[in-house]
Amino acid sequence: MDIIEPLCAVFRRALKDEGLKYTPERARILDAIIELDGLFEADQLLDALKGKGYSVSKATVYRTLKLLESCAIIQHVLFDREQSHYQLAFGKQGNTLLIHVDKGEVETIELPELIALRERICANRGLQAQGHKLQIFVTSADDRADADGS
Amino acid sequence: MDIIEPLCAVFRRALKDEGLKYTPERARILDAIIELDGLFEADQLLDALKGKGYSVSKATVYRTLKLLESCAIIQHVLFDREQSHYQLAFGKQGNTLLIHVDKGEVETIELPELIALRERICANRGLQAQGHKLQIFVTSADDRADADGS
DNA sequence: GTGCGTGCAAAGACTTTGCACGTAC
DNA sequence: GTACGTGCAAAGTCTTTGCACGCAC
Repeated sequence: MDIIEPLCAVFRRALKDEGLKYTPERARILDAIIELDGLFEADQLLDALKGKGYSVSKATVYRTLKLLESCAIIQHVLFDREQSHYQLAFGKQGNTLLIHVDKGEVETIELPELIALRERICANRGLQAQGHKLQIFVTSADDRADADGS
Repeated sequence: MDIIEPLCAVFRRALKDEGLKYTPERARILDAIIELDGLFEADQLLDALKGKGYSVSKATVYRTLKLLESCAIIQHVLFDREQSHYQLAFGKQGNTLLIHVDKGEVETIELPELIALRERICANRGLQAQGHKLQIFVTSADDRADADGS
């Protein structure tokens, strides 16, 4: 819970750097995102805000999500044919999601080896890596008898 | 160009297994996808079909894309805030995209090391990997003086 | 005070769906 | 002959935008 302050500071500074303003709505949105603590959708965020008695409009939420994304506080995550998800990124350059396709759950993991791999690939090609996103689709290994599943 | 036949056979069989039919529209769509040879959007596919004199409706294209995806002939690819892209997958279980953010280009690469990495992660957790998607965002290393860019 | 921000509702973009007719098996 | 497939257009979903008023700086 005490990541609120530093994040807030990062946000304020990013806004100031762009000549933008730190408004109550933006503060509340960041706050709510931190409390959501994980993957969330725009709608969930709206609900969370409403639940706290704040009335922030959908338009403002979307506009703020874009801002937060552009200053790397959150990250935009897309799954097949599902609506946009977001999650706190706070400066992370890459991120790996373990998607449990059988349970419909998503887990965020750290995968430092991937950074090395990524750097190697880029170095070989004269490129510079700016970030990455990895999604691994998994099932429980217990489901060994998978061929007959529906 | 001679991957058309095997792919077509795969598709026919997948359809038959589901009690579905192999129609001229479906054949033409698969054909057009093979000719597009790379990432494409639903619209491009429609245009390609129209360009060849076939009139296939948008609805049929979308329905067929879903079918092709479900039998792993194509793969659905999503980029931030862009429309759905697709590409031939033909049984591939994972895939890595090098996204040149400065040029707006996307390159598909093979990354066998990632399979090993992925298996290791899953084994550690009692999971079974079903596939993965990795997107690496890169820029030309020449852009070293990046801090002053717009 | 000024310019950015907000809410509202309407517009937009892509994708899906309902229905009646057509066709692969 | 039957069940699935197709085209059309309408409906849906999520997201963005225009505008007038309000507030942070």
